Amino acid sequence: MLKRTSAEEIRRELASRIISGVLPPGIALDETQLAAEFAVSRTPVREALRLLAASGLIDQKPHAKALVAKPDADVLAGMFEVMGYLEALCAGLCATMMRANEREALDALHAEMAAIVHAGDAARYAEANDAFHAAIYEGAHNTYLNDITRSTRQRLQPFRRAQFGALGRLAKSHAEHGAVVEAILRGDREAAEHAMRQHISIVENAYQQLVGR
Amino acid sequence: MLKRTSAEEIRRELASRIISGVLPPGIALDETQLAAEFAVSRTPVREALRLLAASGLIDQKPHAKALVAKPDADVLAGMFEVMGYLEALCAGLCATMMRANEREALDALHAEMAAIVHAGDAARYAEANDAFHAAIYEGAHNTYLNDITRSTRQRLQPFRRAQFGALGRLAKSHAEHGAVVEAILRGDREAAEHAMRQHISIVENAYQQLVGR
DNA sequence: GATGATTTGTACGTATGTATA
DNA sequence: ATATACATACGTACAAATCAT
Repeated sequence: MLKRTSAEEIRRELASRIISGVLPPGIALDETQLAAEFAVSRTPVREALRLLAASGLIDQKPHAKALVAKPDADVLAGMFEVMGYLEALCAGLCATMMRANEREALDALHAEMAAIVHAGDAARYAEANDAFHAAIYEGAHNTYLNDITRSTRQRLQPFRRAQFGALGRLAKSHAEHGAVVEAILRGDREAAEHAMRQHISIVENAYQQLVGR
Repeated sequence: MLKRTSAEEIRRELASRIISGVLPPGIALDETQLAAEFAVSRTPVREALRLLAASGLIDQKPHAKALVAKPDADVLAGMFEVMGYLEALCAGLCATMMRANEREALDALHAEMAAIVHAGDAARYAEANDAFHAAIYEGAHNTYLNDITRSTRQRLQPFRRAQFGALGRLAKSHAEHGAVVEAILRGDREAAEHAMRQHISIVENAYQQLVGR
């Protein structure tokens, strides 16, 4: 999927800014301004915006500025719920589909994360956490499921910031991961699903508490 | 989400052609040609193609013609599998989330479909079938789940043609729907999930048999 | 393998619709 | 409420890359 077009580069950059929170939900995106910033014409910017709109990261109305997506509270809740199901499905499939080397890698990653928790390094944990979940998406061995789960996670990212900010979240998260890993290694699909579902629910609740709307 | 731009109109039209099979998987889409056909410049056509690419209906590579998506057999199998899970999830949620009037409407629709089966009208059944599944997506009361399930169904549509062609498929499909409806009306989430999962699996198998690759 | 024809990618100008004073 | 300013939607022109020959 390597696209050496400026439209694609711009799409990546804007997506990254939205996901990272540099461009917060609700903010307007000005084509002319972006064109100037990226030193290109408005054409590739427009195409990048169209892609972002299709992937749900921004909202577009005809003849109006594009806005970084800002889903209603209920839509957001629904997205978190779906994300829980999707991740649980991935974890469940891992229990039956993962190859031996994938299981070992997951176990090793989980062990590494224990050290990070002990060091209390929230930033590194967040990074490793992404890798952990990515490994589980991969382990399900279903390309499409991988795609939509990652996409959902991406779209929710702007609303999940600071999830490891609160003290104790790191250790809790790691413990929950432990239950998932153990079930997967045991080949227990139901348990893996359940453990992951619990894990994601808790993350959601952490969000609800944080933003409180 | 009403967009009165020509790009959006073109997107709709092309999506419709792809879903209906007028534009079969693997076929190339020429921007200039499409622009001439729709009597517009290439600009809105290009934007329409970008949207279709983002939604997965076409594949785009830089400097190459866009191709109507033609997933590998294993990717396709994965998509059908995911579709089964998504529909099952919707059905399960319907069992607990549907309002009384929604339950009545679903039951009524199912009854209407019995008559269509009796008449052996495959075309009308296909139409009613879409409405049936749409009602279940709606009944889950989760906007995002509704979106991704419809999107998945859409993307699979080109590979599901003639699913009601074989004699006896109509009656079988209707019977399977019956199990779903009964479980939903009873408020039995697990049973609704299971029944829908079975239903979708069978559709998938019908495909596998048909195309055989 | 080089070259010409064709197609996509980008720039820019004009028109149309939206929003704010 | 009307008008003015401004951003987007579309058309046209050119540049760059691909693929046939």
